[in-house]
Amino acid sequence: MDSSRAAGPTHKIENIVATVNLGVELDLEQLAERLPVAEYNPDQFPGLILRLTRPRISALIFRTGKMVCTGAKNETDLKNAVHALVKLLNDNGADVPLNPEVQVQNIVASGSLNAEVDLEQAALLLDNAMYEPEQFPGLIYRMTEPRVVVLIFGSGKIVCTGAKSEKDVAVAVQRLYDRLKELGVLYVEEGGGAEAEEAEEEE
Amino acid sequence: RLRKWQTRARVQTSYERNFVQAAQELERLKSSMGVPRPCVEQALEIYRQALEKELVRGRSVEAMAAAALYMACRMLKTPRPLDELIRYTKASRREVARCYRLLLRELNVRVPISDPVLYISRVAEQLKLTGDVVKTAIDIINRAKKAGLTAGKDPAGLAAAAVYIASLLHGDNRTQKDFAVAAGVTEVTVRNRYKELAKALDIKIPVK
DNA sequence: GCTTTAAAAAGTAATCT
DNA sequence: AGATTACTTTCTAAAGC
Repeated sequence: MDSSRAAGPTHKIENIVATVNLGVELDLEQLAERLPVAEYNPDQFPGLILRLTRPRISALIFRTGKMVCTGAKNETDLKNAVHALVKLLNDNGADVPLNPEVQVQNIVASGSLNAEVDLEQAALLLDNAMYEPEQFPGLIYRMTEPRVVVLIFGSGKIVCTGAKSEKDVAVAVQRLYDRLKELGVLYVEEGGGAEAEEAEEEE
Repeated sequence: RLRKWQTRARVQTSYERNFVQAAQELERLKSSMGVPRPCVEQALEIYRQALEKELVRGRSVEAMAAAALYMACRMLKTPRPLDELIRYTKASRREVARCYRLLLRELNVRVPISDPVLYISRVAEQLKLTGDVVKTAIDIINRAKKAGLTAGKDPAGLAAAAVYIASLLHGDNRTQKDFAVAAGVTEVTVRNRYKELAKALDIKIPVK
């Protein structure tokens, strides 16, 4: 019963985009021939597309030896996928180092503020906010520190994107929650009708 | 001294040429889609500011003019849905929307948040509905806002559903499709909003 | 600016049964 | 009337047009 009020925000990492520098030039034509599952249409896109299953991670592989991995939900899956990709490339005529440099470029997370949001009020009170329900149901909020973009929906569900680390996501979500709470635009169902959520007493 | 004159002449010429082009495009949009004259004048003012802040660089005159008109109509409380506007422009929805966001961010303008009430009169006018129906529809929208049912929803869809319910309550009813077409949304959207509003606001529709 | 990849949110839309 | 699929918004890197 004590934990019933002010549940606070929650979030989950949904997608990690990372770049990998394999350090050697690659023969994409040869790779495409040996890997029938690969997609390679240089007229359409200069990268070769490889899709791994379990976990479902996709890779864009370029002539220069640089690679983009998308779809991972955690760093472990990402690292394993990179190792699997390196082995796959080496088994098909390439000669790339076993432990290439991996850089996380973007993290997408979904989450919930566990409170409904008055988007119209939030749009008026927040700076760098755009709310255009004719075009998209979510309010687009550009946070400067950390530098992320959060999509906020009336239900309290959110999407945070642009983060470079999991910590950025956690900080951004908590900061957003605190800011919306102080603006009085968060609402919880009970307590005698739509009433602004009561501030949590900090000791 | 000669180079200075040439530069000045060139700048003025390009600015004026672009502005005249935009004015012609806005005039064309006005006559083809029946936009009120004040909206066109407001759009011209917005376009002039965009030109001064060099926001038109690399963008088509058509897309920026359409975005300026969309913004002007909303500022003067006579909104036109973006999807209706782009049917009269050769610019893509994507580019007009991008120009609009650029104008929103770069110009110090306050564009009122899209209000379903503003779409009610448009729908009512097209369907020649009575003032009582409009009054009831506005009341429905206001109650929906208080109940927190409007967040994220297309104002045109909300207006169509409110007017549909209002006309049902006032007897003379028409099909959901009539309201959908008048508001520029699908019947499915009108139906979804109608069900949601009727249930949440506990509105009893007389069966006849 | 575009092309391609992944992912979520909630709304709207097109198509099929 | 549903159900399904698909598109809207946000982000990010890659190489080339």
